[in-house]
Amino acid sequence: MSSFQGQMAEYPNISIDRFDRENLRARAYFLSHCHKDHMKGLRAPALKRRLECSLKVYLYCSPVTKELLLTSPKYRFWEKRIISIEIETPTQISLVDEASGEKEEIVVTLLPAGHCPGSVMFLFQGDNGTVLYTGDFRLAKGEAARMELLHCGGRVKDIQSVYLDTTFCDPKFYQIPSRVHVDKLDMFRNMPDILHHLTTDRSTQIHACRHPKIEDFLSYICPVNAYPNVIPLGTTVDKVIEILKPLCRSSQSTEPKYKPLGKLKRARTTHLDSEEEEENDLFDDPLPIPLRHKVPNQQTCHPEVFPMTVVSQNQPENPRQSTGCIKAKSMKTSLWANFIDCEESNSDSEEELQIPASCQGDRSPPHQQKTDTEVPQWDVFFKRNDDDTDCGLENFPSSAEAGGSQSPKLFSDSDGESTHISSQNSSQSTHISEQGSQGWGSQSDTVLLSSQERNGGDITSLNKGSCRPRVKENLPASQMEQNVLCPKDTYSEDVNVVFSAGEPTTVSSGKHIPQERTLLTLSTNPDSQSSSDFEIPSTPEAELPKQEHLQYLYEKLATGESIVLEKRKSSLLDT
DNA sequence: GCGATCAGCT
DNA sequence: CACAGCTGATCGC
Repeated sequence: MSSFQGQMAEYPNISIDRFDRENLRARAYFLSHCHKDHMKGLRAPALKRRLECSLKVYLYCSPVTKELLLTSPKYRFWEKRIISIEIETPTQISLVDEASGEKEEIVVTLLPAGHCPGSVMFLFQGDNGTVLYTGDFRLAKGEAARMELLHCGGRVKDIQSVYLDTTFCDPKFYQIPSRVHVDKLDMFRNMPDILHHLTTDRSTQIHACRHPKIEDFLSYICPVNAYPNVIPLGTTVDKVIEILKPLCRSSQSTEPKYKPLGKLKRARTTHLDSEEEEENDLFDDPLPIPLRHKVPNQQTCHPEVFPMTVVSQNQPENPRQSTGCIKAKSMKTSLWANFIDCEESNSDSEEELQIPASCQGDRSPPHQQKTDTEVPQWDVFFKRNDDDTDCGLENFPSSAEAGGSQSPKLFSDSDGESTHISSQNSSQSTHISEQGSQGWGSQSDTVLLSSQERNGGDITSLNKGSCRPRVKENLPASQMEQNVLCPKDTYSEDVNVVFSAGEPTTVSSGKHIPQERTLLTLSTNPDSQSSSDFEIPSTPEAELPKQEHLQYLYEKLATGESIVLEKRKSSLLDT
């Protein structure tokens, strides 16, 4: 049970995951995920009245959370007052005090939390510094390192405070609780893409379980302050803070602690000239992290909300046109969804378990098929259905958004209108990487283009440009430029980040991946089948799987046989 | 009657 | 052991 009272010291004008008491005065509300203990007061008459009186008060959440919330009739009154924000899309929000007219600007970025469908962490950036509210999160070691928007200039952003889910911060809780089993798919009736991912076939999953050391995350972020949101029974706030303290900056060094992202394995080799190749090989140098801001495709148009998008200076400046038209997407990322990436798992060999695309299909350039032939491809084992012309994006069996992670019943009304998330294939320890967990990945090897953009876009420049955002216009203060987006980015000349207020981009409310978008494989990733984007140090006792062993596993998977492993290998796979 | 809270339970 | 949520009892408005 979260002990978080809803407000953060740095930004007391907003309330997160609490909607009662003091929070009734908030200028904006944020919901990290659709669990009851994070929705306290959300349907209370007091808040309902507040909404009726304060027309500028909105609730911000992920598109999936919005959809889930509105599934319950008891929350329908929120319908016109919820603004869904795309994952990993920095969005400016004006917090207006309706009485005085006073305005405060913040930029919020939703980061996938891997806890349940739609769950996110909130990264707030504004005049009072950068703070991260984690909600309930279940991220694997190394996943924070993959979150581009947690970084800037090749380093972790300078984060003032982390409001942290500390459920498992005590070693004695390393044993993961058993999953709540669920029974209905009804909750996802409006989210066919997610429904599509649900399966009752447990054999599609692979687990590689190990204890989370939810601390890994904090020590990576290394904030100035860390506030525990969850105080486990039998302990106290002080004790948890004591546990967290050594992971915070003050006790480690007076200097800000920065960690490089690690090396990005060469991911883009084709369609790029040598110069661009170099540009994209970002993590071989201590250069800025590519910030491929996702472009919202379903922003609710609202004058107080500005999704920030990235355009290249090489492109004609047309923010509106750019908004929603270009969406970086990682085919490789999507590949992760072929497996349940166990958060608790963290098998250091997990990267080797990434499976080649099952459906690179007709749209993929031929060279993609040639990549790393030493490792068997799914195509070898799975015969394509002639009717199945969809890309694998639509067919991956699981994601956290799809209930691959924790999926308890969300609403249960005594009036019989209950709706439940079902995730019958949910596995206790399963977890999706951040891209997979939200279903629509980032870290692009693949760019999704709208039909509108397909014809004219300079794709390579976009890709390149996306690495180095800077505020172009409409930023309320210079501070925003320096602190909010990329405080220490010295490579900020190439790209503009613009606010694209105005026209809504494409669809609304959770019908993601519009039909008119076309997958365009920008390049290949030669290492994608045997290695990761980032080199994460292996645990000393960990052993890299051999090619023959991988092939054996793939074959077993392809034939639907269960995988029984020797104890020695159980760190790799644990069904 | 409704909501909030708590205990007990799954 | 905790998580997340249900039911039922109790209390206050």
